[in-house]
Amino acid sequence: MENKKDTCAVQSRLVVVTGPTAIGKTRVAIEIAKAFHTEIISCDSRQMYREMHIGTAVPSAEELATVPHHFIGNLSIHDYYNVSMFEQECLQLLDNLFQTYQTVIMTGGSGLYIDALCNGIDDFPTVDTEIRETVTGWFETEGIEYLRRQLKMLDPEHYARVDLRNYKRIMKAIEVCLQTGKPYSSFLTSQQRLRPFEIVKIALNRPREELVANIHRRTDAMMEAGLLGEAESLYPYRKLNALNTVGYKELFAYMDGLHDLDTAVELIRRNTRRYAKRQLTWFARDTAMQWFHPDHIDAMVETLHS
RNA sequence: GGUACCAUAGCUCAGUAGGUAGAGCAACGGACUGAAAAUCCGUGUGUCCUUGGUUCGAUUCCGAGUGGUACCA
Repeated sequence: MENKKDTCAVQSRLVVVTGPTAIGKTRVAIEIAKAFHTEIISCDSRQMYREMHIGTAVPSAEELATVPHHFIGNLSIHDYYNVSMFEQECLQLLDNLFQTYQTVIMTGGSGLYIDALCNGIDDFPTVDTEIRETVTGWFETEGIEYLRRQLKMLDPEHYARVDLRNYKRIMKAIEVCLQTGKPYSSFLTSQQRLRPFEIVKIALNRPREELVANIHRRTDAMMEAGLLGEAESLYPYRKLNALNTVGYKELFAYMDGLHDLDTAVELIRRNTRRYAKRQLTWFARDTAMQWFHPDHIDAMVETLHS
């Protein structure tokens, strides 16, 4: 298999279509996939959960019928999942798809997932649930200062570099130290993995005003489509990580009586806007991105043909 | 129509005993190595309604205008 690829004149190619939420990735990806008669891999960390439809804006049944999609609704909110698992499963899937297609499309807005697939992510053992719960317990009962002291002892090198106000980063490092008995920083190589296929990255964007209008329109559409009902049915599981998601957490707060429904919707809009900004910041850093207006699909296809 | 009050950041407002102004929210910018739609950090963006006057100097004091709110007709 490897040899065949090496001698093959036309190399396999992955086309990544990304951009901020509500920019129109789904439509663009489908059009490009149709142009190349191929399939789509989703790299959206929330569309993977089959219990979450409306709030994650998964492609419609018609859209899914048009082009085969992967990694949509493939997980339950009760499953543990992480970027590394995505990287491995995705590489395996690509290996299969490239036997049929020269070009495969990947679309979604989870920047870390995209980077993990394109550049690789350092390998360290998965942390046992008990250790994760222990460290979480430390944070909840002892506070962040205690976590800092632990990290300083376990991995002074990482302590010097990590954002000491970001408890998640500190907890992750401590967990790995405890799991392996080695400093977290000893697993970090900063080395980019080479992939046996070409990668083309397309990022979608449009004037901020239009993006914001899209976000507001889509939020209203989600509410009309029954987002509140979906959130109500998931309320018992609101503590799960999968449900720490824009569109759901604000409605859970409404159900808890923290604010009224109009406020909840306004917060969904605001938090979606902020999420879109964080995505744009992430993608802007990637110099390999080729930026397009989502309406210029012909230009994208042309670029991919040349 | 009359009287009173108000006019300062995108919004709600504070303030300057006269020396060109600051809070909350919104907004904007950034970081990111297995929970990432997560998590964390940074930043006031302003004809102080307009226009005369007093003054070395007016967003601030006085007059007029415009707009708004309330009450009286």
